[in-house]
Amino acid sequence: MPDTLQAAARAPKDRQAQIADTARALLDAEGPQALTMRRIAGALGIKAPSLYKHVPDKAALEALVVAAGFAELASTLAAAAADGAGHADGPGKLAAIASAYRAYAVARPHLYRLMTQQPLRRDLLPAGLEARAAQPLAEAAGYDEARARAMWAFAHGMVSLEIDGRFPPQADLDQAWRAGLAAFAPPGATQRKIAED
Amino acid sequence: MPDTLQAAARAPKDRQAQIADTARALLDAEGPQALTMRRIAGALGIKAPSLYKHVPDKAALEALVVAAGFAELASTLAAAAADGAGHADGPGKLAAIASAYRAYAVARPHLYRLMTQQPLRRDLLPAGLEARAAQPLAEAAGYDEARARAMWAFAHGMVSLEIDGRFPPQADLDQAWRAGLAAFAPPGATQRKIAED
DNA sequence: GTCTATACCCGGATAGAC
DNA sequence: GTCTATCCGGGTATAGAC
Repeated sequence: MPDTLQAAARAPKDRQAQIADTARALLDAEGPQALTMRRIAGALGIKAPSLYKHVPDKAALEALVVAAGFAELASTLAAAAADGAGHADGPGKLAAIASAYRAYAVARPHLYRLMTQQPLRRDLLPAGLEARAAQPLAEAAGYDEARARAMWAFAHGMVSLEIDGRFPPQADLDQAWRAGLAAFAPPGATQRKIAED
Repeated sequence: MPDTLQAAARAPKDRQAQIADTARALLDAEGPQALTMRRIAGALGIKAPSLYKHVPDKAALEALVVAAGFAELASTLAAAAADGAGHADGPGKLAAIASAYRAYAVARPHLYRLMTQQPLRRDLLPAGLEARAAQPLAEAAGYDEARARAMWAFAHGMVSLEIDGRFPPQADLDQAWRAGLAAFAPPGATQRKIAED
């Protein structure tokens, strides 16, 4: 996506956000090997040393990308939760969140890995952002922390194995998701629905 | 563990296995940054170019390490399954496998990542090894592939988030494991046990 | 806020002598 | 099967001019 890249490099935002957007576009398009100071600077039409006038070091630059990713994910999940609530209060909402989570990760595997496969630099993240991203799932888990963490692990595991190409080629991933979601669905939620009919 | 390293470098096996063992010890001790041809050769008391007389390239060397890891994991899980069967056929076996899986990964996080966070080079893996490692879980899932994949995803997600330091510091991981295992336990397995008493 | 020049580190891999 | 010498690539980051 050179269009995305050029758009990010041209946008008239403050320079830090512009740098983060460019880095993100580069990461999406070419993966982590492309996330170097030279490449990012090049995409912005400047030289690598100039970046250090706007960002202290590479870790800070990556933190900007990660933070933007979590903000985006939080919005996506919140929208999915609101949408899923309309259908069938119980399992519909959880399924909607799961589906949005998977879609987010699969569409940007490199960013997803950057966001999840290393210790979170919470000191470089806007306050409350992590909680905002976790909120929809926390609510779907009835604010049971252990349950929420188990559900998150399931989703993260499914997504990680998918984007890392670990499932056999012919594996039916939709079916695996359904099996997991059924296991985690509030006991009786589906059955009650059926019994009522 | 310099002892492990020296032992690996001295063992009188064929040279390929010796190289793989040394690489593995280096990986366990210092992480992936240490897994370079120069470092591995150095630990063996030779120079980097000499390695190419025994291994075609670095990818092949890594494949040897990964293969050894899966053989080890397969044995560990099989033993845990046999052990867990003794207690309470249903949930006891699954819990035993999960516990062994977690212990394996947490004890060697760098190796676990090397084994799971990249596409599996099945062409460089001994035939049947992947299936052997998956067998205990497949059986515990009643040979329901979707269910087995969901359970694997849960376990992989829990382990990945733990070794990547993503859970909040005060999170109770044992409780999260119990919540997940309870969700995946064959419906009625625990209840039946309780009802029988 | 950008540049050039550069320091300093690292990596995988090959050629050819012994 | 080991060595030395080397190629060729890459990375983060700083100094100092403009």
